[in-house]
Amino acid sequence: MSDISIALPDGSQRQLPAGSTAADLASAIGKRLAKDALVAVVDGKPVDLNRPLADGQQVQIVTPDSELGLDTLRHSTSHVLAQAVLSLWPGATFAIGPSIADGFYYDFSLPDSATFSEDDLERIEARMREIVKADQPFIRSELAPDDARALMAEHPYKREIIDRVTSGDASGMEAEAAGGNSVSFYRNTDAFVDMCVGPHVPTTGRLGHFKLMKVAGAYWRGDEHQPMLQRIYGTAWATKDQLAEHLKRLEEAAKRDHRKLANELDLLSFPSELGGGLAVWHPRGAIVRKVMEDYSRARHMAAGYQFAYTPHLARAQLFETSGHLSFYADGMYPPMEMDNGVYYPKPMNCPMHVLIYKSRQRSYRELPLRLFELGTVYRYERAGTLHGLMRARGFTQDDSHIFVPLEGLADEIRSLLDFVIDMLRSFGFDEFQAKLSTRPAEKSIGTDEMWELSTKALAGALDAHGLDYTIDEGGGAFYGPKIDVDVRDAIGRAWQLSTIQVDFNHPERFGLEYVAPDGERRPPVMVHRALMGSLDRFFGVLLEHYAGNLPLWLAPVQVEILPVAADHEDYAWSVRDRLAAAGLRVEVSGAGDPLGRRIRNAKMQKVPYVLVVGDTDVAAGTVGVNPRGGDVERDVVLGAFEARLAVEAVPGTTGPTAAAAGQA
RNA sequence: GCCCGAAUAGCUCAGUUGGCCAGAGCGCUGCUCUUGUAAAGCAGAUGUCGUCGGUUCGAAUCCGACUUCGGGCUCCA
Repeated sequence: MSDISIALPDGSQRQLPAGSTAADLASAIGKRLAKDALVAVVDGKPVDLNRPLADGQQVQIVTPDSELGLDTLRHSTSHVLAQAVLSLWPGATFAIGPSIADGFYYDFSLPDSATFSEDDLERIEARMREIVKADQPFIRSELAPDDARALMAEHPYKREIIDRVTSGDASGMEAEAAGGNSVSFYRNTDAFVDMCVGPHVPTTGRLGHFKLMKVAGAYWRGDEHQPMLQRIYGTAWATKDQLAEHLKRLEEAAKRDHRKLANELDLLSFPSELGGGLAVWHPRGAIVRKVMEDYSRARHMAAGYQFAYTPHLARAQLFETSGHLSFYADGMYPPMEMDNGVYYPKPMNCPMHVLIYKSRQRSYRELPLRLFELGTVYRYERAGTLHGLMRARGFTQDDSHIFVPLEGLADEIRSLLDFVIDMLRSFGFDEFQAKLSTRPAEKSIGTDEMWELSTKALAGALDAHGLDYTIDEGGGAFYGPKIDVDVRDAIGRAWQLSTIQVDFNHPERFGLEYVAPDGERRPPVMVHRALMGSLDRFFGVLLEHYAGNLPLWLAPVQVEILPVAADHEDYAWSVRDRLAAAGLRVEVSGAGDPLGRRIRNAKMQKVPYVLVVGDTDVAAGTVGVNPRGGDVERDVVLGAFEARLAVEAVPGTTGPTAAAAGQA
């Protein structure tokens, strides 16, 4: 038998007997690699380890420490889940079970419309452990489509996938389940075979560091008109430690949950008497919001915006003209029938700003006209979608509409993008990811020229800024292209916050125009933009980003002063008055409770600076400084402390107490 | 809207198979205590057991509807 030559990733060649498999290759390279190997990548394609190799192939052995390795491990674990469920629920059928971020899921349909409950997870997981212990092989086979259909006679969802795949219109997730003129299967036992393109780990014994997380309903093919399947989510990792770390990360994230923090820090609440998705802001939350609003207004003023105020209601006619009623009536609160017409709560501010533009004739000399409003809107979000401040029914946008001649668009967008990023930086975000969404394929309004020009203006601004961005081809709104900006928070999660949207629709629908230098009347382009987006949601993101340890300028209480004993209260108050006069938010906590208790309370409230004042301080005009996340300093001269705070409390900055706030 | 689950004191949560006046810790109120960096002591008050209806001799507990919340799906101008 002649040898074959295999190229390895490091560029070296290795000779193996003909008929050798990827597993053989791994063994030839090393014992350790053979033990860790899960799958192989042959000439760029992931395959099973027992696949025979051919002369001249480029082969990489994949272990669990790579993304592909981990993915395979998760995907294989989903097959184990399927086997467990199908054996525990005779008559159950299964749909798809891909790997996802951190884990996997599998969708099932149980006989007699039965559903899973949380309690079932334990039984299923126990059965999965048995399957892992049995060390079943994953054996690949390929069948002609008709044979495949026969094999999956009892499983309508699988047959539907076969039909779609073999008819050639497969896409995304379904393409992974099979391919081409044959359909591949993986058999674990005589009783369990799943249709799957693979590859898989060699045996179930390679799995084991997994945990079933939750049950959920999920529509077949993600379509709400299709039947609802029963989904089970799990997480899976290469090692026990990785699994433990992941579970710990989830716990840490739960500690940062803005709903929990908002309650603990007495910032706001969602009283059920008020109705779903509607918040009341308590004094501590309201002061933070006021600081955010004041800062936003100051920045807008400096950037050449003009303020506007508009009402919460408008006649149906306005939303008919704007197009909101025909496109988004489902998401609007229902109409109020009055004797002089029908009124709706506003879902957006734009039509109102358009009316301001339209209130008189406009000249090119006053463009760009930038109208800004902290505008409160109401949208009837479906009941199951509400999620604290992140998804509410009433919220306030830092909303602006800019009216600009088409030829001025590029400059305007460029400076606007700078403004957006700078504003986000001020709140402590420094990692951004942008997305440029272009003209939708189906229906859209505006001429080719307008689309091209404005898309170019957006792309040009992104390039000029050097901002990293992806292109979402056809992802724009029907009325124009847009840029969305995501930020990454302290624990690596992405949040979409800002949006810049070009709009040809409103100017057209409302017949907007301006008088150009040549005396012609032309339509302006309208730009919608929000920086924080929803102020409420932004507040929630900030809380989670800082784990409640807001930077000094935003903290509801910036300094809390604790007199050691009753004798020191007068001094404590004099310190308070001095700091308050300097514009700081300061509270005194009297000596009724022991000092240790008061320190603990202040720390739990995440106050940036706790000051302890006693005999020596009264005598010397000093304070004891206990900063959030730092070490205690005694005998700090009050003036020196005040000077430090004057620097740290500047709006739009983060100081040592916020930097220390990274940990939950 | 759909699937799974939850709702008991201001907060966090116990409450056995339906059975006396429904509990704990924290918080709150009062009194006592009062000197240096993460929980002082004693006493006390507090509940239409989410709402409405049903089953039952009897319901926090079982059933139904509704409201709100959590986890998903769908949706997000």
